[in-house]
Amino acid sequence: MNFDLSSLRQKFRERDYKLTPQRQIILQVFIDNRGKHLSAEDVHNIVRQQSSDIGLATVYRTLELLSELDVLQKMDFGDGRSRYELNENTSPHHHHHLICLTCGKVIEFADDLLEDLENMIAKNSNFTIIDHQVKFYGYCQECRNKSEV
Amino acid sequence: MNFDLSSLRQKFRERDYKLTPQRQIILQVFIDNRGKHLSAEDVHNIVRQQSSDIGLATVYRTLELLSELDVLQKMDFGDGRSRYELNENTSPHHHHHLICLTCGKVIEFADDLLEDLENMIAKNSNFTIIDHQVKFYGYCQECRNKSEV
DNA sequence: TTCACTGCAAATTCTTTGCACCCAA
DNA sequence: TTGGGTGCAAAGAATTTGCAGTGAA
Repeated sequence: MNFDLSSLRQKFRERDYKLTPQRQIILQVFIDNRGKHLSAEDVHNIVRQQSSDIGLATVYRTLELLSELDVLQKMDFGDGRSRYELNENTSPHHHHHLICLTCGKVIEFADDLLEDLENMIAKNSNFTIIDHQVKFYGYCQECRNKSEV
Repeated sequence: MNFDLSSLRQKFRERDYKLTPQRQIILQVFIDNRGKHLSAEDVHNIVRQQSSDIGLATVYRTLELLSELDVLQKMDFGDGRSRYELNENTSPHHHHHLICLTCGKVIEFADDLLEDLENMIAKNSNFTIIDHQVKFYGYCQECRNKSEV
């Protein structure tokens, strides 16, 4: 579960990227905030609170870079901004839409039955699954309580 | 699978909304384009091609309204714009993040085993699941072939 | 010296809002 | 006549980009 800084350095080196102080600081923010889903602005604010200051544009550029390197996972919760999280390379997958990372094509997928059948899905659709995203929308207890007033 | 126009009318009436010509036209666009994931701009363009013209702002307002009424489902494929699709009220659900529609809070959820256990998830987390979204990221055959060059 | 990187400000892109006008109930 | 709807243009918000300056190899 730890970040192998040296292997990360290598990843950078391979692509002629540099592990600059700004990038390290931003990476550290994610290490210090596991489980949170930070937006670019969140990261920017956290960095500022820690004395250091990094341009917002640099934050955006770094988040994109780290996502490309699979260090971060970009996600969207429908609140109008992208959020990022350390990619801990966790667990299984699910289904629904097959979205091609290269051309953006969205392939509809029948539906349900599966779970571990992900592999079968992949085969049938000739789609190499790299990552998945599952989201539930609903109401948390807190909000339900409030609305009972 | 058909849209019960009259029940829709009722839905509108109940909330003192009006099923205006513009709204009907936009709804028709989705009926004519099942399975596609249209952005506001897509809808706007399609409408224009059909002679009629509707202000882009009205398109946005209508998409929001129809989503509220569960006629459309708003989705995000990470391409920087919201996309919409007829909500055919399909099937089961899955899991991962519990996102509160009211406060936006994101509740982490353990992981995997389930599928039909969604109900249990709901119970354990005290979260009322209204909707879910599942996405796979990967590469389609076409793109894999191209990259083999 | 070079080339990736940075910060800042301007520019883009998607979406929302303010406001005057319109129309069906 | 009233209140929801609409269009247009302006405003907002998130993100990207242009560009000059910086620093490590």
